[in-house]
Amino acid sequence: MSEQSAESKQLRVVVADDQAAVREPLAAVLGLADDIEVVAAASDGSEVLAAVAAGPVDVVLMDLRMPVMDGIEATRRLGEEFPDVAVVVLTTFADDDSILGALGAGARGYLTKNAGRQDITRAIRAAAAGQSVLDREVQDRLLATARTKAPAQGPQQGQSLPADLTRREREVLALIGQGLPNRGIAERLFISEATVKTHINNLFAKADIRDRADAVRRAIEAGLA
Amino acid sequence: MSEQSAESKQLRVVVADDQAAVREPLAAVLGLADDIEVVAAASDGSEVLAAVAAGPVDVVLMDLRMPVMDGIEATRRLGEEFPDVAVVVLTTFADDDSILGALGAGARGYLTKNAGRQDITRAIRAAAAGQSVLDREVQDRLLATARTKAPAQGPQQGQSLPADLTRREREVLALIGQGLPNRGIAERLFISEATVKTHINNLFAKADIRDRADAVRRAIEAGLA
DNA sequence: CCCGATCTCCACCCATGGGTCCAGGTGCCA
DNA sequence: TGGCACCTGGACCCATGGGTGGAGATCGGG
Repeated sequence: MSEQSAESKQLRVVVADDQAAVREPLAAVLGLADDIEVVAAASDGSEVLAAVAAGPVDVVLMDLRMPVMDGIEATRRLGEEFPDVAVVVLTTFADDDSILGALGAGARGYLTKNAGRQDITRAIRAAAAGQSVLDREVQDRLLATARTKAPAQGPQQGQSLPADLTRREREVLALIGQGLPNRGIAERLFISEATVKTHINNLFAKADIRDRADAVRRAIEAGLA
Repeated sequence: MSEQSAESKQLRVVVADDQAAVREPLAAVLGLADDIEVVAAASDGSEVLAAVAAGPVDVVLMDLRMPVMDGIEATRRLGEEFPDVAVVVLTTFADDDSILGALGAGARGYLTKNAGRQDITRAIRAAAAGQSVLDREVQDRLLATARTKAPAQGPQQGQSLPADLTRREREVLALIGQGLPNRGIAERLFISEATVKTHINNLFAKADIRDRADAVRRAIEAGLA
């Protein structure tokens, strides 16, 4: 997720769009950024897979509507065969099916075509770094979809954890929920294993958690993991 | 959304975190970016509102858990009174309530504390440009929440587990997922604890499960618990 | 009739987890 | 200037978990 030195790494990008009138100028303008190198252009999903297989690629800038193999399918296959390649979707459509389909297939970014050059380059850099960049409207749709179902769905949701848990205790619980052993938690938080155990003892007592397995369940239940 | 010229505009940023040990170095390191200027530091939500009211501000980097007024409430009020100010959340927690709460209150970005300097500065620039930047885990949670409701997903039972698990191994896994210790599992199945351990060893190997915590997660994921 | 899969159980070993008690340091607030 | 909450850490103890190797019993199918 994090990198220490400046964005010095050269990002190898594949541009995929079935319309040459979009693809060519896009590739040209991206090449202007000195940390981005457009290593291939593709006009459908299978060409993307071929290009990625041919050489090292960091990010694919992907249109969704393409003949032969569409962008969602290509994204899905990339995730299976080349999980280290990040996909940023660039399309004119921002309907729920496209958004959920693409992100569900593993896309890290989703831009609409009113995004500017800066927006696109930024999304490419973010995706390469493991972040996700969405256009505002996309974000809003995604959020709206998520919110219609999540809130107030059951009585056990909100107060599943006592309120008097400390910051540190919550962090520890979250990491337990992610399956880390005490040593791993200690390393992650830059504290000693003894301290981790102290936090665990305290939070187990406060939240009435019996053991680690119970803690994992509670963490997942509370959405911490 | 788009801007044509390079990122020449100086971004005025407010850093909000109740822990000075986090706030101070964060503000310092952000000032290193030549297009970012930290114009204020705040230790709770009301200080954020005061700082924004005092001078022109482009982006607020906001912690969630703060005394007096928390980050979500502050974000909500900023949206009402200063809709042009973008909020990027930077917190240690990535639970559903926090994510949906913050984004629902209008935050444009959501980062966890394992984000590096580049990640944070990128998110600030994106937010100022109207984009949304999320950490990968945050994006995954948001997507998972959105997907559980949107598509008609029927009973998705055991596809996440290998098919060659025996009946007994599945039973044991389910009981692990319910938080039972080996002795409890043994009693439940009327077998000895030694046998339970044997099953556990076998199923861990088959399903590539590392330890009990991992098993709990897998069991829940597979719908066994 | 033997083979293989499954279930059952044992002994042994060591790492990890969970509990207890204690104590120093910090920062905040009355 | 106290007290208090929180984070940090150490020592110690014992229970549990996880791994290895082996072994006997049952049952079904080739």
